[in-house]
Amino acid sequence: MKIGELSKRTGVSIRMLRYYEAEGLLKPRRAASGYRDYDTAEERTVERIKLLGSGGMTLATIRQFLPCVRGEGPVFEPCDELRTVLHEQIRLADQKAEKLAQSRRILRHFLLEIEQP
Amino acid sequence: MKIGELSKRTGVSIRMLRYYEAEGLLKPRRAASGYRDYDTAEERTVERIKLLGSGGMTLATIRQFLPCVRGEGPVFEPCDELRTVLHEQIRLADQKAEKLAQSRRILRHFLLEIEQP
DNA sequence: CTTGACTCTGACAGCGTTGTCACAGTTTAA
DNA sequence: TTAAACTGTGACAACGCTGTCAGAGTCAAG
Repeated sequence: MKIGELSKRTGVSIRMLRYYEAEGLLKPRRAASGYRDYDTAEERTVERIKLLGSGGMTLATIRQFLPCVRGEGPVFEPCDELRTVLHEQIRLADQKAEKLAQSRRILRHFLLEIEQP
Repeated sequence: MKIGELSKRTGVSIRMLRYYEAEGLLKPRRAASGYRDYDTAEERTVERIKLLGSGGMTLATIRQFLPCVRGEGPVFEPCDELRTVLHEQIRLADQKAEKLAQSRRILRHFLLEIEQP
């Protein structure tokens, strides 16, 4: 699958697909022409990156647990470290969610304030 | 209160306090020396900006409902518009929370994957 | 073969936020 | 008075992401 098709399938711009690669998150095969050739595993990877990214995660961070993102199954070497990173990221996500909720509360507070004269 | 004290009280850097002002979110009085002079109302404003910002809101966005942030009570002119903006922002916050939860779910999924060989 | 659509690389710019630096003026305490 | 700590302004840089543009090569259909 060429980059244009992957872009349409995932909704991720061609620009960003190339950027993912530059950041080391994708390594598509290359055709003789030099064109990138993605397989379906890579499509799934892109979907995961998209979701993690929309949660406010940096590509550099995502790269930390790339084996998971790639779905390469159980990891040997960095498994412990990986677990630590994952726990930390979950903690950060919770923290972020709390901030968001707090922010939302303020907005609702404002709303009540101006809706009750 | 001078900028250094406000910074210590709120935990917002001096740099950012000046930035808030440059973006039109604060208008502290000036002493004869040119030094900024903040009152307690402005301190509360900073706290609110901090919370809204930590929820991922842009200063330009926050400026839209500045009367609320400043706590200037009921607003006349832009009240309807303000309500619309607030509703929209709450909707966006919910949307962001949903993405965050989705992202978190993926992280937990990874965690389970590598914890069960 | 020709044409239009696609892809390649590399560079530049912008967003909003944040730190830092330099240089000048002000306040405060010794 | 002098020195240290603070404040002022303005500029520069960097972060991570994203679009766009230019110039060259490739593919697919007429």
